Amino acid sequence: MSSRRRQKAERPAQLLEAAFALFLERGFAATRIDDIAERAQVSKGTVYLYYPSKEALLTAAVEELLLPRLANLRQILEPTEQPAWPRLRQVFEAMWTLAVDPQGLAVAGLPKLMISECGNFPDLARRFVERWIAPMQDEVLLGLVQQGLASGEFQVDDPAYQVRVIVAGFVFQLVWRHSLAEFDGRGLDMRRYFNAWLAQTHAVLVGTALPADELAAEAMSLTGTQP
Amino acid sequence: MSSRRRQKAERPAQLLEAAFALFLERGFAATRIDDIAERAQVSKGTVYLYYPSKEALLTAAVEELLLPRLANLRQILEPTEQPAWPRLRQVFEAMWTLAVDPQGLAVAGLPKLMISECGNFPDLARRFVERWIAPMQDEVLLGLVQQGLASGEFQVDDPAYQVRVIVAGFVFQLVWRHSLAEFDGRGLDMRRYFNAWLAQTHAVLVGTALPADELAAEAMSLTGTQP
DNA sequence: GTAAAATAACTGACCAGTCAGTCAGTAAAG
DNA sequence: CTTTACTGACTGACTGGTCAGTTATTTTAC
Repeated sequence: MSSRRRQKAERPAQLLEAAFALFLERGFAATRIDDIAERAQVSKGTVYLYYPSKEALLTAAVEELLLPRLANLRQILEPTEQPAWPRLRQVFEAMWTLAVDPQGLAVAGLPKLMISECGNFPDLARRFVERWIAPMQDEVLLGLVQQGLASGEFQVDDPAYQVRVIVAGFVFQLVWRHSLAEFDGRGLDMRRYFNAWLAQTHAVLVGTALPADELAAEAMSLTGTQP
Repeated sequence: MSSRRRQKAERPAQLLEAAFALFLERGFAATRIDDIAERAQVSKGTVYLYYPSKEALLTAAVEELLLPRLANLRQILEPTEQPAWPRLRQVFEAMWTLAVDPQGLAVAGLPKLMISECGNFPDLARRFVERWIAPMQDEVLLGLVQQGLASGEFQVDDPAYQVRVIVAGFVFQLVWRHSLAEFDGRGLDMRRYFNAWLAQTHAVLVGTALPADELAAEAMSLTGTQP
């Protein structure tokens, strides 16, 4: 395939990636089309050959670039019959992988973007919550927790809201990393955070401390600048 | 005092409240000075009699309107020698009160605002993290947890990061309520959330389930619109 | 007491800069 | 030579910030 054609085929993804990164960093209103063009190494006019408006870039970035990746995760979670905790543990690992995957930067940044922009793009926000957040909590995680309750493996009041708190601990780390983390001189060791989150989940569901051999070992550290 | 003078004395607070509410809802860049003026029931020119620029409104809203309220909380946390869990429990109640206080709407919205705008106002973000988030975690909560560890009341690995996860569960609820909650048809019962959060904290620190009589009773419900 | 003058608070038309979106033109590929 | 992909100067709507002018209140003069 000619280099001209290959470029054309890759343009939409390039543009969406540039747009997403800038929207995430500066917000939609504060991002100029010229900035997006520059980041994608094209001129402003080219942007409009592929997307009819600035808003279309945002919508497309969320719907086309990101949602398919999340669909991946959902698929991982589908099958099997096993004890609930190992199963849940496996779901957590998949979430974790998605969160730290360098390719998955976009997915990891999505909650921050939606939180920032939901006031100005309510339709997009609604789809995000209804199609991803709510099902992830209610169908996937709550489903597994209830399975564990039924088998007597877990013991907990108000599982629906426990799941919300658990998810909050995960999602907030994503949001933090894409917003205020860089201003925190203390740095952030993501693996330690993940282990702490896992320990809390285990403690509240199972009622005992997480066995030490279940802690993940590799350290993955982001160190902030010292003031 | 004449009505003219009284108005003048109240203007700054009116303007900051209007500005904060709109910045929170739409973001800084998408908020027009005219919108702020309209919300505060004055003309555009009047805004500039009190604050020299749009950015000054943001800075003032954060520093003058909000930080003093947070200072209150810190003060509550100061004294006494008691067992660690009741003490911690008391801190949690104070945080909760601040979060649901109708007067405290601004405080509760602050994390959402800072998360959204930190990319464009790094100095403000740094002050927010260094003066509020970090001390709240490291000095207040972590201090109490370590006190509990020393007395043998608590038992936990990596207390520094456990505290981070605990705080995440709290702060995320604030952020959620000021952003995506309205798009979640499932609604949000804040008291149930708070209780679940408390239960998780107790489970991970003490290693046993939270006694039922420690759950707070009053239901405080926010119901989202059904699609 | 009241009218005139002075002052304080506020207004909104205006200006200058910015940026989303357009389109006539360029150049490489075939 | 034609088509395809791209360019970047241009336009017009919008908005942050200004300031000459208006209105309400207070003070002064008598």
